[in-house]
Amino acid sequence: MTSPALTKNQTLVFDVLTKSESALSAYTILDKLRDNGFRAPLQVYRALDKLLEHGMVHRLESLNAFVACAHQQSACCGSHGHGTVAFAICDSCGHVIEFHDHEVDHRLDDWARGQRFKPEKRTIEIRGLCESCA
Amino acid sequence: MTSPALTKNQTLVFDVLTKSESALSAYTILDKLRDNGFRAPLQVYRALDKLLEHGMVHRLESLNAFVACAHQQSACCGSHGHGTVAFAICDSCGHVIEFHDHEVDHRLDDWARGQRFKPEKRTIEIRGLCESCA
DNA sequence: GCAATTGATGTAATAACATTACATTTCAAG
DNA sequence: CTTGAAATGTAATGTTATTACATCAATTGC
Repeated sequence: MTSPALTKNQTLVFDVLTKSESALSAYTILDKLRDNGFRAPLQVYRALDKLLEHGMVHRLESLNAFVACAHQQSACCGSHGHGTVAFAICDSCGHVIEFHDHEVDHRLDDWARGQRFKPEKRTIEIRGLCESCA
Repeated sequence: MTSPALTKNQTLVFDVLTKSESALSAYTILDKLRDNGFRAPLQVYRALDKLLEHGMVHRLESLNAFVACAHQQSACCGSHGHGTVAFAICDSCGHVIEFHDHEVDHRLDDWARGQRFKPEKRTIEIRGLCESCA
């Protein structure tokens, strides 16, 4: 998967997420970009849609929030080309750890195959306390 | 885990979910219960909170919707006492399949232990197409 | 060059999901 | 009987996401 050139708004949103320690809601991103001319939620959601398509950003379903993909170019599965992403989310400090587990992926795929279910998108999120907060 | 007697509102909400083919949003439940005297979202959310506590209902994070637990009394892990629940959700017909995979659970627990991350709640959802819709 | 198409943007309004705050009722334990 | 805990009723508000429509910018094909 390639990472095409980003538009101005996409770059702004991506930068905000990249600099953030934790996941951000669309409206939090909006507030951070008011000084850059952002005025409406849709400006954020549109940029996020593209970034999600490109695999550069992930949505945390249990938080209704977004994080920049933690993968480096050199990662095991290629640049943003990986399959399932999983997250551990600290409910205390908000820190998010992105990880991948091929065994889990494989297991879920097996289950789906057995059911003749055709997976499109998987969500794996663990809420809890990180090492620092435990 | 025991299933304590439900209050009137809890029973109404649980019955609506049990009779439904697919997951329902809180507001959809509210509409279905207008004739039973429901007038405000909070009446639904309060009932759902208790039902979630009792493990009789699950929340689908990727859908912001709720389903009755598909587990029977006789299921492998005891009545509503199971650990992680996983779901396959058909994006076409809305059908939800609840399942459990101890291998996946174990694998995620292992990962968490390795990170000294203390899990509280896990979310596993597969969106896609069911056998009938594929 | 220039129309036509496509994708990105700006803005307002609204829809959908969820919680806070506060008053009242129910009901069982003491 | 009363009193304390849990459930309920209601209104208001907060948060997340989308629809609709107008405009602008870059590219393509003629």
